[in-house]
Amino acid sequence: MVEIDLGEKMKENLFKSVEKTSKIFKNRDIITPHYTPEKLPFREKQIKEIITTLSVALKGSKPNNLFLYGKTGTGKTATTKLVLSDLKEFAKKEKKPVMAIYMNCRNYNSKYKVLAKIVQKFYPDKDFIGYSGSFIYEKMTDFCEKNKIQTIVGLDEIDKVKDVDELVYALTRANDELKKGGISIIGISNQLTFKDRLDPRTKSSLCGKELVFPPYNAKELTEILRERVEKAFQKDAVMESAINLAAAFAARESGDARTAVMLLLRAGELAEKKGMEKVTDQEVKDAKKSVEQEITMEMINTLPSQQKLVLYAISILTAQKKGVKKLGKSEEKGVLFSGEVFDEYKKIALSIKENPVSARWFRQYLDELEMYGLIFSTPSGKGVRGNTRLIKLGLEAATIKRILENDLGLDISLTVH
DNA sequence: CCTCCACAGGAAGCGCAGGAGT
DNA sequence: ACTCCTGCGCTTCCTGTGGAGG
Repeated sequence: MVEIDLGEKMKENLFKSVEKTSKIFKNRDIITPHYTPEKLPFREKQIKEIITTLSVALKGSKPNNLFLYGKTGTGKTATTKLVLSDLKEFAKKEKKPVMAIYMNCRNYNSKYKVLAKIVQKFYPDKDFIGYSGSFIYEKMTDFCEKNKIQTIVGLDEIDKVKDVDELVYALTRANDELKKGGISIIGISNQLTFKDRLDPRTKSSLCGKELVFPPYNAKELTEILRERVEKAFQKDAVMESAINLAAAFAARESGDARTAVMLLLRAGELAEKKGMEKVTDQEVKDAKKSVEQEITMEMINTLPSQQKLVLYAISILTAQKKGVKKLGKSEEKGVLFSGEVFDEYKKIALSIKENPVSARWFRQYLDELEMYGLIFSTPSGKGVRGNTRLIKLGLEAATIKRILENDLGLDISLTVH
């Protein structure tokens, strides 16, 4: 009895620390990229434009198609979702025959899947999976015609649809055929090249009206962050300068609101872990570092295994200080010839019973590694015999070595040293 | 100046997996 | 369920290039 009592007193529930309210966060969800804010600063122009285009649907006529273009994190998705949900709400209240459907084409990546999704929205309690494409098409047009419905379909990441031309053609044809209803498209893409891949006819019907979402500048990002911080964090939990810094980082990188938000979220988590009551500049800086490291780790981890070995060979040679080269008079550190890297790579590959790739493909790997910014290379120039590349590691050798050894398992570090 | 070195990088082709068409 | 086709990763072969060395 006594023993049990003691034990229970000493034992703390594992979830206790989670349960207690945070000193930093008030509502963590609001500072995640997933969250759709109900106010979108600096997008008034775009919102107004979309509304004027769509509002004719409330009067029973067919709106023009819209095409929204802009880089990631510029508010395309948030704007579309917001406008469509408001349109839905308004139409419901006013009893107007208007439907708004939003879907991400990463999940609905073919003409068939998109049409099936639309029809499924029309008949929520029925299941049309397995029916032929033409049957679905008929169902769709029938529903619009009979109920005199104006349908707006928001197709996010429309570039992911394999047969876009057919999809757009089918939807515009449906729209033309309908006498009493209509189907309009809002296409969303972040690829500049997407438009050029389209059939000219598709292009003219889809991109008739085009809206550009420019990247945010630092001032705008600050404003956006401030608004979110107010709702997501406790009062005065984030220093003003920390917000500015996060905005400045994100603006310099891409003008992407998503990364700005992610940065603050991470900074908040760091502050919380340290038991602090305030998020300062330092946490934002650390957050940036940790995000960057995560990105490089992610990048390295998704490399083909042979390419990992190439990178590993470079990091080993660099760590062994074999990279001190005399180039004419001057001496440079951490520089390797592509030939010696290839030899080392072959050695490593053979030692773990992997077939090394050919020299030609090895060079291709080097090109890719350079594109990712993991290595730098320059033509040899004078001081070096022959025509070769001088290779330098983009990051610290020890970091990359550690990540790779972790990733590839210990078998390498045992056989090679 | 020519030759050789140590590569760079284009072109063609090969085997394979996975998607489209039937 | 079947073949057919296409794209991809890779090899093989080849020509080009820039400096070192004789």
